[in-house]
Amino acid sequence: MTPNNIFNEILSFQSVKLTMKQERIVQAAIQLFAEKGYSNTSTAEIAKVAEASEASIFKKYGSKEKLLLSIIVPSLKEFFPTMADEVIGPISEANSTFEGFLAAFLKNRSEMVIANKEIFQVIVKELIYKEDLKNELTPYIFEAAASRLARVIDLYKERGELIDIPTHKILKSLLTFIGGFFTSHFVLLNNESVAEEVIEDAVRFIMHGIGIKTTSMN
Amino acid sequence: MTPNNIFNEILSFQSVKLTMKQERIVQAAIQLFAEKGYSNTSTAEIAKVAEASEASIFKKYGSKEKLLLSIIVPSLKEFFPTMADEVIGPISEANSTFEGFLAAFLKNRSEMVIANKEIFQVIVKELIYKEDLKNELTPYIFEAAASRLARVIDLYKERGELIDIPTHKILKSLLTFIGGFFTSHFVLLNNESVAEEVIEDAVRFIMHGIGIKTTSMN
Amino acid sequence: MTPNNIFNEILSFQSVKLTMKQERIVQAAIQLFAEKGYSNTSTAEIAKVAEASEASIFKKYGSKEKLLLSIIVPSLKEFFPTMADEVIGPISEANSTFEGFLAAFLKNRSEMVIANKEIFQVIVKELIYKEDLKNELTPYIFEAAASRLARVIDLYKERGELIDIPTHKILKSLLTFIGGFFTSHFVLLNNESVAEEVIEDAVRFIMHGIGIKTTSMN
Amino acid sequence: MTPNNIFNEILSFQSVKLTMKQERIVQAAIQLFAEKGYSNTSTAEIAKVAEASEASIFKKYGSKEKLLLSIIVPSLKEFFPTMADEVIGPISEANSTFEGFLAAFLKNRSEMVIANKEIFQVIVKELIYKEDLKNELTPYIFEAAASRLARVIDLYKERGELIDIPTHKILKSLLTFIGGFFTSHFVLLNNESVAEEVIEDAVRFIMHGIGIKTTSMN
DNA sequence: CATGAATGAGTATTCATTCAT
DNA sequence: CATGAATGAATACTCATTCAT
Repeated sequence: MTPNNIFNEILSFQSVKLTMKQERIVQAAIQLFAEKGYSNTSTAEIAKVAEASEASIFKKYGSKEKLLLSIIVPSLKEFFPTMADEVIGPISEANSTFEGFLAAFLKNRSEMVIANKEIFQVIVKELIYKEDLKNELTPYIFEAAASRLARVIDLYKERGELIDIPTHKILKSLLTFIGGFFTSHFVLLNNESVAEEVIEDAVRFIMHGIGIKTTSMN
Repeated sequence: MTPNNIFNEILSFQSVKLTMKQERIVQAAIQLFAEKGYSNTSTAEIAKVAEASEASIFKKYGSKEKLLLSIIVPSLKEFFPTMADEVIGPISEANSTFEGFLAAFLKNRSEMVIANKEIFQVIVKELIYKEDLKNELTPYIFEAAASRLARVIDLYKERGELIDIPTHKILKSLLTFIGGFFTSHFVLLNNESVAEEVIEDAVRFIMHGIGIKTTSMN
Repeated sequence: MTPNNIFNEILSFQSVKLTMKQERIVQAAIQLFAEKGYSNTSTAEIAKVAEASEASIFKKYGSKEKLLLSIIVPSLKEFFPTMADEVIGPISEANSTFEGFLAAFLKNRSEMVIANKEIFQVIVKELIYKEDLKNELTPYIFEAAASRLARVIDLYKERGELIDIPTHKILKSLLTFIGGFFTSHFVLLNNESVAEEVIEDAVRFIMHGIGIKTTSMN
Repeated sequence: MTPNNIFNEILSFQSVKLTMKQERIVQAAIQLFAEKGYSNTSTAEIAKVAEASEASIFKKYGSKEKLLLSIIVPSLKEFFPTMADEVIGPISEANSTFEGFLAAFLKNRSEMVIANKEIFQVIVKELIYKEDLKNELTPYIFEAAASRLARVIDLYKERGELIDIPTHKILKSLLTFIGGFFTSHFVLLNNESVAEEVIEDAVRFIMHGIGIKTTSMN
């Protein structure tokens, strides 16, 4: 079973309409995986919370692991592409500055994550462990998110809004900070929302850091 | 059982000299917990890798959880204080700029983490799950690290090297980025080292961000 | 968890129809507990004798202890009440003497115990240890058995068949002897039956003791 | 290893003077066995209560079972013989009636048991399970206690104080009641003492039962 | 004499999974 | 589609016992 087979098999789950019981199973699994982690959640517990039988889980998903993947994979598939369409689209509205873009981007993605916080937590918590899954998804994520962001960065670099260092360096710092931002807010602190001010602070940090600007600096 | 009881009980483990077998058990546990996570590692597996009996694990540590804590807790107790002494000490060397401080700090802490990478990974991976432990350690960590950093920030703010916004905001951005930095390098990417250049990039990002400086900016 | 909770939870086991495997598990448990005692019987052994899996035991009964209680509690709940209905009922047949009652009582109860000898042995052997269970059951037993017997004693005292000392003293001596009788016959000696003559001897002892009657005695 | 070998081996323990630690081990074992039963007491627990090492237990006693026997066997060896010497001796004082004898006997044995209540409880609780031990001890007990009692019964029968039925029947009823008496008082109820009145009641029951005497009775 | 260290063989219990209905 | 019944394999943990010091 090559990665893509699993991938496609998993994706087939969402194409079919779920029955009520199946829906409850997925919801229970998301909740429990987010709260206690995949390994610390038993199928018996999922069945109990879902008020379904354990057999129903295996009937539909085949294994506990595929149930996990059926939660993670479609979400990622949704998460990153919509990023491209909903967020990186508006860039073309030329009047927008990079600061404006960043603020809109952080706000939009934060709302997205908050709306699906438990799934986000499941993804973060499990990706740490599942070396396989990580390797499988990395190129996909990169294509869907990082490379598009790189293009945006290039665009604004041309406009003279961003410093003239290699794009991959800018991207790396950006992703490091954004990763820390989302993880600390929505996994560690489990926040329900982010204040406007918090986003402003983040944008200012990303744009100007914490040092005093001196005209003489390169 | 108050936090401090557990804390002290755990710390008592390291005060006594470990036998060879006990040492092997701890090493095996660190390795396996780092690799596969606590929940996915069985005591049978630890015993096998350590070439000891499971009974020996429980004789010494009482439970799998206490074995985990006996790895995590003393390391944290060591990690943050030495940070104060070894890193924040040199600050007083007045000629040092904040940039210099940052670079030295990141370099020193990176070396420290690399030297104990597996333990670092165990800590990061498990802290996500253990709400209790997180709550227990947070104030401790804060006192040992965050509050001292805040003082350093204040110092350099007075010297006019840092922007004049509330210290806690500076601290928050700083910790968000540093957290992302360590996690991505040593947990996600499992790096064995950090190039000088990478640290320089990180310092520049922290100090000046990615935007073009304009004299007119606040 | 109040006594009645456990009580009722346990009783719920028998209300549901048992599957064949479950029936075999209970039978195996009764046999082994009676023979070697609860503590000296492992769930592995029960499973083996029952030709079922250990998992099946826990699926149905949750714990070894609840399996024990599911054997003990319903039996007691059955044992004492039927005593009232089947044995103490016939008392009303006015022509019956107390000696007749005693003989019938001992015979009936002996048959009952013989028919459930293993369960009786389990109960006696475990009640010695389980302080909790003992305290829980004592009032129940008292109400179902002792207090009814007391009423019978009162009745025959009124009829002039029994000596005129406080009923509780009569009852105590009676229960001491009857307890010794059942325990020695069915637990210590593990008898399969009691001869008619043995019951006659017991009745005579209870009624007249071993001393020579003298008219002058009080 | 025939019964007598074990027997003698066990008895050899008491001939040698015990060290302080060994004494503590025996005391801890008696206490724990009496409280929770042999099977539910671990050697680790005994060692802890005795403030000794587990190894010390095995050094002296070889096995947990032999530790148990070293408690039970010497006590029995002491219990029954002293019964002969201290209690059945006074019989020869001719003026004593059987009632007097019984009262003195019950009082003396009760005091004896109370003074060694925990050991008595251990013996009763374990004899139920240990078929082997039971069979080993039965003839011994019979010789030391039952047969002597039979002689006393014969004596008083000749004096016309006891009813003229086969001695073994008298003995059986007597032992059934006395067994019930000691077990209920000192194992089930865990009494610390027996009131004078309680013994009087028991004696009266044994001698005259609970029926009204009629001159016409045989 | 006493013990700390070590362990093989259990112990109760849990788990993900299968299958007949 | 849904589930109750059943389980082999594992799981964390305990036990009585041995041995070198």
